Amino acid sequence: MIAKKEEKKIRTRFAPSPTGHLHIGTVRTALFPFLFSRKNKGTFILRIEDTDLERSKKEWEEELLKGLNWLNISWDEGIDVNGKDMGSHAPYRQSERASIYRKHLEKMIEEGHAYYCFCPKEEVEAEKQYLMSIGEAPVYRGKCRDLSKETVEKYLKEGRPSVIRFKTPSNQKIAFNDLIRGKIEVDSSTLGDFVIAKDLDSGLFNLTCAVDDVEMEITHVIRGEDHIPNTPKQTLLIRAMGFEEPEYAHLSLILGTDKKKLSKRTGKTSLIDYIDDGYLPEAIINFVAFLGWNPGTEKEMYTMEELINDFSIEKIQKSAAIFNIDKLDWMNGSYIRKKPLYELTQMCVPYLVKANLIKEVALEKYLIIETGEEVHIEDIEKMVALYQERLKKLSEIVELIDLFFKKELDYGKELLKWKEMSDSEIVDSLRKSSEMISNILKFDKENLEKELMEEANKISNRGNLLWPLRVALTGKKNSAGPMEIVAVLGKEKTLRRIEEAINKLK
RNA sequence: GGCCCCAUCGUCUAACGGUUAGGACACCAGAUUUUCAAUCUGGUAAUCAGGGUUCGAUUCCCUGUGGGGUCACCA
Repeated sequence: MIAKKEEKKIRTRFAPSPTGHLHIGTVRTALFPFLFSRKNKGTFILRIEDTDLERSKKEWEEELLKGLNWLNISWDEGIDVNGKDMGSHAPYRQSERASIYRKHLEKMIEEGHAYYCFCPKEEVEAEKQYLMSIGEAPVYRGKCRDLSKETVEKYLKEGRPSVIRFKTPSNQKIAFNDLIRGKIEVDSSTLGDFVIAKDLDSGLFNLTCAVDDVEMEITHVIRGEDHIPNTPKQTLLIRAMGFEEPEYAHLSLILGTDKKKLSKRTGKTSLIDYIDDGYLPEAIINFVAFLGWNPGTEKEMYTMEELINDFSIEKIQKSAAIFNIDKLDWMNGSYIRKKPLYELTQMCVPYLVKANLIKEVALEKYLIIETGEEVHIEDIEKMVALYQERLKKLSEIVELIDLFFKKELDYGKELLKWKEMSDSEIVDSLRKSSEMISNILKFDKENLEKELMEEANKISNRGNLLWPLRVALTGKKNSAGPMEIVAVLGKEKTLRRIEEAINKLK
């Protein structure tokens, strides 16, 4: 079945409308045709569907382009990242293609495939309501279908409000073979004469989409399941225009935890929110790809390259998938753990800057805002290193390492207490740590660990020494180990923090 | 309501018509540990229901149920 199309070079497209933030579900709708075209050495086209001038905005288009770029989803024809046309079918914004749609519209009217309709909106709406109430398909039944040419011209001249409808053939089975779902068939009478344009210069979605798919020589339309009802309409249009329709594949939707279309109520929906939270593009791509697709093996950590390599449409799932943020978090953490430390640090710095802990003063040099000290990127790297393996999202770095940027730690003295220790025991414990640390000459992590553990092992309960020290240095219930912190903090600050902790207990 | 789509652990999913129904996340327990992670080991947990077809159905067919999509002068 695919064999006959194989000689033809594969051309797929992603056709978003810039009417809001780049939705995470849209990311998937972009990813699958992308993978498919790359896998088959075809062409991937980005077409901006902005025929709705009211809702389409330049800023959404920009966000879209940036988002795809961030994800590493590239395209061969369309609007480049700077908003310029690229490829041979320019322009790629539907708002700039009116003349092309007009050409097809005029031809269809001429050939009797489409006609002007002067029915008032309210009347059409009322009829729909009525049909629905008696349990029939709510369609426009073609009242203006057979208006004479003269009448149409007269009405047009009078300036009567009008739209252009498609003359849907009646009682015809329209079938297409969905690459994911198999044969899908509907009766044309459930379609009615749908509107395809507001006027000759304002084509509507079903028309513009059908025209562009043939004009751009798309071989495979891979899009969301919500377009299944549109496919027979577009098939009809394409045939009426005298072309052959492409192959279709409809992806299932991504659902929220409430099993409804993923919406803001049940979770973050925009890619931008995930970026801000500190998810890595690799993780998002890997996760989203596995929402409705799998290689059939047990491998599930996939780079983009590997995805392209192993991708196949047959392995796409028919049923909708629930967006499970826990798994994304796990996957993201796993990618973070694998990141080279230097790169990870570079990615964390913006979060620290945004949280007002540090500011950049020179290349790779930062000022700690509270203390006025200067830190180099390498110092920050040491801090990040302590927390690399417990980071799930980059944004978490702030609350994890803020202790290194604070003048004074803010915590209650109860936190210093390990198990049943009394205040005086804690003070003794801290004094012992302080004394030991001030006597250590070789101030590196390994030696610090060694000396501290030697000391800790002398007492029956190691926690009596380790816990108060760790809290004195971090002010936190959970953190990295005490000596790791000491190594990064330095002797002077360490001793000062221990002193501050002792003062709390007096 | 009409039309269309879908149905395996809580979630993502694997299983030429023959498997003790497999894996991953989450969860629970254990090991490790000053804490939290990470890591390792083990565990709980699923074929929507009813009919067929078949020697044998998670798998094929029908019906029901449930969920979803769509019915715009939006895309």
